[in-house]
Amino acid sequence: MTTTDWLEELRSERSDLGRASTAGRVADVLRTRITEGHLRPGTRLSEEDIGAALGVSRNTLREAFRLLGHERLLVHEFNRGVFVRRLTVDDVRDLYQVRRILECGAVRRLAERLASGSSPVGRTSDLLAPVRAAVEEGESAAAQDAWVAVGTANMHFHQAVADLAQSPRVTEVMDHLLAELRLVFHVMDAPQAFHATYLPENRAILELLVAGDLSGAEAAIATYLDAAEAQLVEAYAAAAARG
Amino acid sequence: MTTTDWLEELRSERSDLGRASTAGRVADVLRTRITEGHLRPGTRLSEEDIGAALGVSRNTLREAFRLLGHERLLVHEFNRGVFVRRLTVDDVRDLYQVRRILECGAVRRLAERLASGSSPVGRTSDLLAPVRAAVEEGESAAAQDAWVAVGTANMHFHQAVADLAQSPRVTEVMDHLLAELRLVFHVMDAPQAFHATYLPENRAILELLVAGDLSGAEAAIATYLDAAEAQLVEAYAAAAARG
DNA sequence: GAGTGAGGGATTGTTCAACAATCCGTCAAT
DNA sequence: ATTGACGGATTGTTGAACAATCCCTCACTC
Repeated sequence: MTTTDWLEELRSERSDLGRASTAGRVADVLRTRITEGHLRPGTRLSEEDIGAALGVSRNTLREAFRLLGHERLLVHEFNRGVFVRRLTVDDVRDLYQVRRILECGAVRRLAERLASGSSPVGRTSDLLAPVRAAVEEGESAAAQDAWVAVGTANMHFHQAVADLAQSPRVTEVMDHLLAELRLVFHVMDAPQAFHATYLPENRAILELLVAGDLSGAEAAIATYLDAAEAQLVEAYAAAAARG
Repeated sequence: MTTTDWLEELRSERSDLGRASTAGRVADVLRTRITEGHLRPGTRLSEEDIGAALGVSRNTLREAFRLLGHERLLVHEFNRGVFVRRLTVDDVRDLYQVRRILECGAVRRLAERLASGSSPVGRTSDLLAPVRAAVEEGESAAAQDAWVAVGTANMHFHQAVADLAQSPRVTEVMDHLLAELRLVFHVMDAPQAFHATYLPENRAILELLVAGDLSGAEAAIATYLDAAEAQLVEAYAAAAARG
């Protein structure tokens, strides 16, 4: 029974469930379990079982499900229940399509703001600080063979690039996109190696940004995303073929 | 009592509330009321009153609130209730920032696809059909002085432009953005005239797209959005100053 | 009179139990 | 093999209940 398997583990997480909104905390627990791959795509989340395991009522649990449904981590099928989202190859392509628009668009908007001479918030170096931090975070993680950390650092890098748009809504959409992508990374044989491949590219993009070559950076991001998409689509199709 | 005022009107909508998910239908009713301006920003939505008016339980109503919260039409303040969202000037600026990225990005992506010779879905004329339809919809509505219809046609135009990215996620994000913007349009003295101003611009953008001048179209959209943003921000600030 | 703090009513947060509606697998009949 | 009815299990929705929280009022102090 792999079902009761992670239900037992859930029960242990009842401890850090003592503040703020109950539904929100339940969503946090489930989100972590999903993005870390413990809850495989396609898994059905029973209201009764999970409610009992976490010690919350069905109504509250339903609110948590709605929360995660909005983040596209769960899909809600009427009268059937909620399931961990199973992404199709088309979904992967679409995710990268949106990333191209968002990440390249953010850099482009930054370029236009700099060109028009109105840099609303601080100097350029301040804007690029999070990008630099993410690059170095990834490199130092790789130096220590901390591959999981490399993966999260890579996420931080792209989030930081999107944040160059200085738009709360872009930030939020990007956040959800990356969470969705985590559902896909787990189908790869070695997701860590996948991320490590792109460390030099991140560095190169950063250098282009610092040098002020924003259109160059934009192009680099585009080719980066094309390559990553192709690699991911291939791996994903292979995994789908296996089972 | 302006409170019981529209509560009575709600009661009349109980009729077309007889299929699919109850929470979803409740959300539909409320969404319509919000985007059409009957529920002003800042209005508090009492669980008890609305639940009684629509004849649904508090739990179901809360699910509907959650749904509309995801669409940013409602804000949920813990232990205080849900309110019709009140947008700040910064929100308006951010909405247009995202629109610039999305709409211009969609056109740009289309250009890149055409350049690389791989037009995934049909011919260019098919892609542009919805854009043309929206332009003509607006023009004929204006000819009949159907100003409300002009507004919705304008929405359709920009939705169609965003759809050039052929990305379900871009479509959805754009959908939510436009719904949010409706919250702002109602603060203007004459929202219809506002939309009518831009009818020729829509036509011009369409012509550029058909002519294959995609970078020209992109630039036209950008200036369009800049102008609309400025006009809206000004009107919004004035309305905020009044009360 | 202004500020402060303790009620107290009203509203939301959460749970629980119950029933209706729906789905899904089973099994019999054709 | 297909169809269709049956029954168990799960979700959808409701109503009531209680705790937690907010907000307004009002007395009190300085």
